[in-house]
Amino acid sequence: MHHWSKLFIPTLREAPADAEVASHKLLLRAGYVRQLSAGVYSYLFLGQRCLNKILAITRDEMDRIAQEFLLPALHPRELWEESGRWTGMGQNMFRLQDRKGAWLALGMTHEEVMTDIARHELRSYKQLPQIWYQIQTKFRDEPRPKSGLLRVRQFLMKDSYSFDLDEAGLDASYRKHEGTYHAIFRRCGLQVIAVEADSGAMGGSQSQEFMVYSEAGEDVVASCAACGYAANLEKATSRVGPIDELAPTGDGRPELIHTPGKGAIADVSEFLGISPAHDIKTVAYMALRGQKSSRPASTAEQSGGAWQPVAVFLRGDHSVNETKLLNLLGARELRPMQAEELEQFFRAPAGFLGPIGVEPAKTLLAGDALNVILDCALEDRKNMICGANRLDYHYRNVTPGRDFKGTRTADIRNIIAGEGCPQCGAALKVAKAIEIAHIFKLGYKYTSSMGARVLDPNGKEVTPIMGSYGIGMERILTAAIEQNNDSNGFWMPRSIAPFDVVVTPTNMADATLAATALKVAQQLEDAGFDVLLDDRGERAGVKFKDADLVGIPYRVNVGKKAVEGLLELITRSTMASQDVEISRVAALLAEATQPG
RNA sequence: CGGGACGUGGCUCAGCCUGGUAGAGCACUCGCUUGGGGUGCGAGGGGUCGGCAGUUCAAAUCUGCCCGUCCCGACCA
Repeated sequence: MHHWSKLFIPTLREAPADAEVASHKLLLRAGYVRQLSAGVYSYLFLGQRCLNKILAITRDEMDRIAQEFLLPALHPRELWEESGRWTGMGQNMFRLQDRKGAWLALGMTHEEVMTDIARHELRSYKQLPQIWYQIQTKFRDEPRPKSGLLRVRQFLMKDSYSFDLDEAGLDASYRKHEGTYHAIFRRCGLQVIAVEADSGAMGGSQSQEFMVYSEAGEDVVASCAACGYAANLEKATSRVGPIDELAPTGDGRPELIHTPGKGAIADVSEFLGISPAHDIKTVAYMALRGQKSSRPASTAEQSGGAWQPVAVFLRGDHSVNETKLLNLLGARELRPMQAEELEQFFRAPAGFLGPIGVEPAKTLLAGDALNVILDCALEDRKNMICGANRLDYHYRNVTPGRDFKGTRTADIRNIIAGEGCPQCGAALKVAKAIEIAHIFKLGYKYTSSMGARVLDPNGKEVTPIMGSYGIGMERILTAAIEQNNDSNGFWMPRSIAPFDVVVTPTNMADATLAATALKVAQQLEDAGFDVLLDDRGERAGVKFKDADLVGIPYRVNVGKKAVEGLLELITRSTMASQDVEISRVAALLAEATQPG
């Protein structure tokens, strides 16, 4: 049993002005955390207690499929050079030098270290499969830490790594993690959806993210209620409905029309009385060749002429999905074309760009020619409007395929809510979400580049195949608060709450009440609950406000009615209150906290 | 990194425009009071006004540079 009067629980009446999202404000107000600097937080008593419960659940589930390790946070540069990520991770990696001048990195993920162990120790297929995990601090020099604990520069990750002999083995390890992750999040009381994801800087083939819907989230998820399809917007595809095409004019061939000052899609559509879906949007980029990563281009590369011109044409009401585009191009980075570049490749100003007359490159990023990418939603369309590459002019009667061609046609647009599910055609929903975990089928990227080899049953040397799997521990906490809060505070699921119940005597000056409260708290503790006794000499109102704030799911008031042997049991999520006999409170609480 | 905002006791903020040496509420300490939704009264402690430089007789206030934090964009658990 913990006595509030002896604890350090610095609750705040007002949230610091820096805090914007609910979980950030409430974590500060409830005394869970304090900020040290941008994206770096200290966990105080309640925060650490809560995190410990999350860690315990995670360990309990992970131990069923994997073995716990603890790897260093300090990594030698050479290790990261072997995988190519010393430069590949760029600015996001914290680097430092030791007294001899040797470079070290603070670990932002542990594929390299795990693979180093694997290559030194694994010799035979008989040792496979292996799944190794750890719960450890990761360091990432984020360009923009934000939203309290949602995006930070130092955080706890449960990361695991699987080594298998073949793809079937990797499938099994991947599926084990999928199941275990669902179990962890269920036990943490989170509503989680698994979605198809882009692999990003990790590399590899298949990957899934585990998302919690929240307006505070930084990701966008497309999902289908009918068939269960769900994907990150970066990856989501859709079926677009048919469009009523415009009637051709004249001989049906492209025809110049004067559109003075009408550069923006909205202006053109209004001017011509058409829908933006009849217009062709032009988006012009310069793309930097190379593997996609979090690395911003260095000045040398920017001036070194490695940038290639890319023109994207898509429906006027669609937007470019830059992740899809980068993956298609095999490029690392995109930036918008500048006015001089537009002039060079289109001989026209922004607002009046179009596909007619441009000479597309034969193959992607092969030479200096313009790479023309057509979005697949332009296929089978006709009589569209597009910029004429001439100030104040557009074309009408434009039919893709007939009037212009691209280097490549591909899906490079963001889907829009309401479009058809790619699997079943039902209307897709689009909503923001917090990514709390990500699992990857890495393939051979690290085992191959770092030289891990085992002998297979035929005595032949083979490269083991790898998967990696991460959970952001603080994000479980943050997501739980985002899912369960009101203006007075928040309530954690019992499994991860710092305490199950707070016992609140309304007046400590009343010796009978104080004694009763102590007795009740002891009773609850004996029944197996994590009990916080609010024995502070504060007024009842103060204690109630604090109790509502700090995330404890149940409260037992010991007040006036205690002389009649009655207590109040308050459920924080609903604020429902019921009178309970002292002797029955433990049993009732046990009933209330039954899972399911 | 690009764009925007802010930086004044622990917290929320006023004062800055129009320079004259710092103020409120909450919190904290003490006393009394009160005792079921942040009690009331009184007395107190606590601030090199983010830093440096400049202008000026005089700078929280004006100017420049720097640092820090937050928000919007490009990245990730």
